[in-house]
Amino acid sequence: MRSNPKSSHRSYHVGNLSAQLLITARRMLEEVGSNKLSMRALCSALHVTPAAAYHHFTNRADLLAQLATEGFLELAEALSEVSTTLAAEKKIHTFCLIYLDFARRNPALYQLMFGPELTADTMPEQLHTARQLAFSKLEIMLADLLNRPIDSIEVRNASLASWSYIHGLTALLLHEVLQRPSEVSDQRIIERTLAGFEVLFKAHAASTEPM
Amino acid sequence: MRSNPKSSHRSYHVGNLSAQLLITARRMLEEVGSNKLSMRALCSALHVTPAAAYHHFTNRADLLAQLATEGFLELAEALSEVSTTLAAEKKIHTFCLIYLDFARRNPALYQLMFGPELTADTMPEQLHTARQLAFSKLEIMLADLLNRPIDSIEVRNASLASWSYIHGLTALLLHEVLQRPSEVSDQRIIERTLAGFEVLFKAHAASTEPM
DNA sequence: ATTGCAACTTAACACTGTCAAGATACTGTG
DNA sequence: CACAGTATCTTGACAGTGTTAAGTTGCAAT
Repeated sequence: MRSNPKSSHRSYHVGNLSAQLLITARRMLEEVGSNKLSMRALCSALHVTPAAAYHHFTNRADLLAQLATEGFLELAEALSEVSTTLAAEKKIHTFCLIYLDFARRNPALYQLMFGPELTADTMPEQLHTARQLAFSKLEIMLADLLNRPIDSIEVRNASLASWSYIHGLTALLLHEVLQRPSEVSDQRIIERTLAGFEVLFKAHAASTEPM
Repeated sequence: MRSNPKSSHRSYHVGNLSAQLLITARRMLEEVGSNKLSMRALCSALHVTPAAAYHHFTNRADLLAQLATEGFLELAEALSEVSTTLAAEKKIHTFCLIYLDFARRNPALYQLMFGPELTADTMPEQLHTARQLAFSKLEIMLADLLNRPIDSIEVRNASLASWSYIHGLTALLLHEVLQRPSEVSDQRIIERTLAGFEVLFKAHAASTEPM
């Protein structure tokens, strides 16, 4: 009544604002980085008032947590495709490749998923279980590879070791700490690091068993 | 002349403001996290106007970069103590332990050092070389351990693999993604993950050499 | 002693997240 | 179909942020 109600189509009651916010946030996230993702800019991109978002998300942290949850679910789904196909030998390799590829396609989202913006105390149930789901894909793959029960200590140790490695490599690559000489493909980087481990453990075995 | 010049001791010309800012920022960083470290709160803690900081640091990113540089230098120094002492067998183990211990004592600083707040394009020379220095400690240790030249491909691969692993493990631990059952010491976690790798590569060797 | 310059302050701009209160329009009930 | 209820969005504001231009202050050296 007071001001012209934006004339055209649907001013009030967007309807699926919650979903639209997540979609747009996801896009903006990769454009500006998780640090600088702004509620106001996000709402203004959807031609909506800043306060509108707070009817669908309790606060900014909540929105980010839901984005991260999406991320873990997608990552878990992508990793699911390893266990079915493929020979045992190449399983670790392709698992890492899929993992790294996901991070390459969603760098800001990945950094959000493991970044300090998600405080451990504010972590909702959904996010925790989604993350656990992604981790379980690794455990399943290794249980199959090692031919051991999934809750065995060997699988548990190997899972933690593998996750540490692939997450570390991913983080270092995304953060550009290793200068990629010319154009080394991710596949070759994974090959080389895995070969690096092999060399290390040969040396280790040689030192523990004094010839 | 206009307003009472804060009466007491030294209002203008603090003198070592630059150093004091870094010290206080370092403390506040661990208190509130790198995301929420505020220039204004920092200056106000030193009873100084917000704009005062901008005579010593071009902006917030610059301050954070200098903090991160400090971090890498201290990390490098801590890691230096591995190569001199100790038997070859335990070198990797203690290296990882020292690395992880540094991150435990400076969690927010560590997350800053590898976090998305340090954009690759804004990275000053100092920070880059300090990081490289820390990385070189790992290369030195591995060159010694493998008995190979430091610029050999084996050392390079093993270094990248090791750094990926220890950084990944550290990040996962700091982010509390692995639920520490009761009280497992960092030492045991490192033991277990290293054992996990060993199991993996035994399995890998068994699969590549068809018996 | 005066000048020059570095350190610091004042004041402002353009942002940000968040909330209380009001306006709007869809939805289910009579 | 009308009317009430409620979820949805807006208005307007508060407190806080990084950052800068212009002004003050006081040390240091000529």
